[in-house]
Amino acid sequence: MTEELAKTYDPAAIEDKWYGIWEENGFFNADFDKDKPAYCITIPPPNVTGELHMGHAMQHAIHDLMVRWKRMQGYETLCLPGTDHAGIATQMKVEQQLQETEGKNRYDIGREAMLELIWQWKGKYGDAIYSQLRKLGASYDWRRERFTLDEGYVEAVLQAFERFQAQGWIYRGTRMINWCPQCRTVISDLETEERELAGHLWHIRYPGKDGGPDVIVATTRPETMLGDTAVAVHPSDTRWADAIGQQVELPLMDRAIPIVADEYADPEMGSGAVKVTPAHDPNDYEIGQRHQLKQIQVIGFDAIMTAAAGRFAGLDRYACRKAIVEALEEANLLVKIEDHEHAVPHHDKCGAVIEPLPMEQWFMNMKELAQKTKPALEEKQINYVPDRFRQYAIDWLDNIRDWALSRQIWWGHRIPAWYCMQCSADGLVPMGDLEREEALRQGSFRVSVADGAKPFVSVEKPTRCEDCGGEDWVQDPDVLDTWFSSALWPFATLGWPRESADLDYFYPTDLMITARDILYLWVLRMAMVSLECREQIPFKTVLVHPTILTKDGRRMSKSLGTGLNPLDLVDLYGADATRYSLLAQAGAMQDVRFDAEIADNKVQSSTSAEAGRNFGNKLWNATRFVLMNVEGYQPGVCASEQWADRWIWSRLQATVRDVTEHLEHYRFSDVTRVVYDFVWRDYCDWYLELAKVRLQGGDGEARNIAQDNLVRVLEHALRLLHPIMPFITETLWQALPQEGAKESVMVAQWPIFDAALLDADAEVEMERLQEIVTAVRVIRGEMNVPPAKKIQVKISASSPEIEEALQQVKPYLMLLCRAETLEIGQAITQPAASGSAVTADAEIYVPLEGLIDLDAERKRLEKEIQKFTGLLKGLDAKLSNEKFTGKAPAEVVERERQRQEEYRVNVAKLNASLILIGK
RNA sequence: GGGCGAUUAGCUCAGUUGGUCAGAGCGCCUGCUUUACACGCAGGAUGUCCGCGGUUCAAGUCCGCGAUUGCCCA
Repeated sequence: MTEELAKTYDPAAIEDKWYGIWEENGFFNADFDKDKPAYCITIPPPNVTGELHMGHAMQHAIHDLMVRWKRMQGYETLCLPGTDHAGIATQMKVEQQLQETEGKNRYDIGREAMLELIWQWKGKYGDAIYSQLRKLGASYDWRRERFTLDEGYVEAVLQAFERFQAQGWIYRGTRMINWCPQCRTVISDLETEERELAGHLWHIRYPGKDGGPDVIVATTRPETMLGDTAVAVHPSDTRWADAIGQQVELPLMDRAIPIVADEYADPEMGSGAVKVTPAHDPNDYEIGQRHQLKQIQVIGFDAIMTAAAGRFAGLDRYACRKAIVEALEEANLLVKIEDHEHAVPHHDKCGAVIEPLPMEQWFMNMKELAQKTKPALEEKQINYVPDRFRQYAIDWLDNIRDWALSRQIWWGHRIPAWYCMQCSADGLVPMGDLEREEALRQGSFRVSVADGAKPFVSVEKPTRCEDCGGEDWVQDPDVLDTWFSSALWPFATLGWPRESADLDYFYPTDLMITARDILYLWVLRMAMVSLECREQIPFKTVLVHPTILTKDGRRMSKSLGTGLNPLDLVDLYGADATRYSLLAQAGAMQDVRFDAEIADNKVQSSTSAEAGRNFGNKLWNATRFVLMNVEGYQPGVCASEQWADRWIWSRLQATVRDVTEHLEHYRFSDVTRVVYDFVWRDYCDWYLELAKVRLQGGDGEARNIAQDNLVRVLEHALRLLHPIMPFITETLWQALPQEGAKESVMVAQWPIFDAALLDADAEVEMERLQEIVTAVRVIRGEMNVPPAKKIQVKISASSPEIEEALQQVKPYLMLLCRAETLEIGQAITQPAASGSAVTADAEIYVPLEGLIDLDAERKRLEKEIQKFTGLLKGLDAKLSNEKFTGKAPAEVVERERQRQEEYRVNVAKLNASLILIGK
């Protein structure tokens, strides 16, 4: 024994020690090695918006499990860590902070100062994230850590932009976009979230002009009426046939607008007429295009009514809504108000209500890439776990839309488009009341191709303008959607666009572990972009892990007070237990309710993590027991013909086989269960107890064999457990006496299944023993015999073979039953005052003169009889059914016959016992 | 509106290809200073496998309909 183990497992005392040692030894590092197969994961880079939450913890528990397992299997295993700049989200956080501390917004302090603040934030949270991952034991190659705004990464992003633009996919155009008035930027449709809101439907009368009919329109957003430029009716709607082409008076605005015929109008809805606001509604925008209607933008980029809103200019959009309703009521033009529930798009990041607006932006046409990607999914070059998500992906590709790429924020990759200050002058529009020069210098301007801006896409700043010979250029003020850069992640982190040995060796990566909510947003885009840039899929398998909910099924969120910092769990139960608990819950479910009790945004307790900690304690103490009993023992391979040893090796092999198979299929909850059962049930409950016979009473050789098997089986178990619980397994593995040099369990070999060691005979033998021991324990329990009290046991075997087998294990039976004497024979009769039980092979009697509670024993026997009679009744019916005996496979029928016979005998024996003790 | 999940013990969840599949952990009850472990040991109780139909010799498992609930898309 190298070191005394404490009596109780204390994670805090061991977990900090090993991580540094592993890292110093370079165990996390992966480099090209022509003699080894590669295994690579580039982790989904967490956002630097804040610390990691429970969902991340589960993701990384899985990452590290896979990576440690593959490493032990002999792969050159690279797990590449990194973080994502998360443009809008991070900028929003910093802007919130700025507002709180200084009462300023980003425009108040300007682009440069703002970026400086965000870099500070990034430093703080980037570090926090990495320290969380280390605490969890993540064995990642930190030398290769990447950030999406790293120098090399930026180069990859700009090159990709230039390339896609050259392909003709990226263009600048005007379309209806989703505008977030809070973040003051466009967002893509994937970043909007429909929320059902209780609202109203306002029915408004638009008086007819020149004797034409009045039109009643209904709207959920009355404030948009200020921008109405038409009223539409269905061309086949006979009610309105004559009105088409006439005009109505737009109330409050003194404007005449036409009645147009458009199929969008639904005759079934209300009056059949709809108001048309091309500048503020996607459908109306389409109508406007079809009828060449004017677009009048009445809501500004800050959600304040514009000058075009007449007397309502300057009001907030909701204040305006209220004012409009009041004004209409006053004018007696409000026909009715209905309660109306409807879906309203919100920005998924900040929660603001989206304002749809026609705007000029950078877009990317995804059709060609989608077509290129589809076969990779259909042919399962990319494998999804669970597979159903593959079909999700294919459906989305079929309906793919253009991607709004530009963002009017500052934190991100500035778009590599340049404008000649001379030629494009008219199209570069200063923001607010900034001087033109200053606006261009700061990047506070809007680009308008419509007004004459002419973009020139290039990674490098162009030198001379081909049109005018000018040499002054200004870069596009916008930055790219964060997902554009994230889409390059798996290969940009490995060195792209430069070719490298790493790319050849590690790419495509093996596994992408991700949450459900970014399957379109991110995972598919990675696939599309990789197929274009590398002509390779980016990863072979996409694993979708469960979403973690609170114990009452709500979404986890810090702001709701339901969020959870995984380090709280680590503090309470240790990293190993936290990992164990997360993996045990990572089944095929799409959601997991995490059982933690939360108060004041902190975890108070968690039964599942506690179970992990208890399991660690069990393992710890089993090892402690073994170490206490190997005094003077020299490691070496001692063959053993002993049935108990053959049994535990057989169980171990089955466990090796099952654990490996479950890992191969990403069935993590099964992995933890199988190994838990082996350690706790097989090794601790039975094998350790059996070993005590030889350790305490055996001769020198028997003792040595027992010691050797105890140590070697445990050592295998520690290796199997290592990817789940790295810290405790390393501690215990180092403490075990072993042959030869030992480096670390994390670079030890993964156990290889050896079918030759499976031993059905030994398992049968063990089951018989377990059955008898349990039967005796039940009798002791029911009769209230104190555990310390030694008893006498008599076993009547059903055959000479069974008797012989039982004689072989007699000392073990005696120990486990805590028997003073044990008589084994074939013709043993039941003593009068005794507890009794039957098993498949034997009858068991426990004489309990003076101790026996006849009533209790009678009750127990009757219950047993009832149980077997019930089972027998079912079997009798089944076996007398000719349909069953005729159609079921012979072996099934035979098995049922055997059970029938066994139960019959049991009932007879139990009845005999019952008669003996007197009914 | 369309698509995809889920529903099994008081709670959180396993349950591969239909045939010892009615299970685990926690909780509950009984008894224990069993010289590894009370973060433990030995026993015990607990089920309309959401409902209704169907296929089958046989259904928690396969099919249909419905209910409840969650997610995605529109």
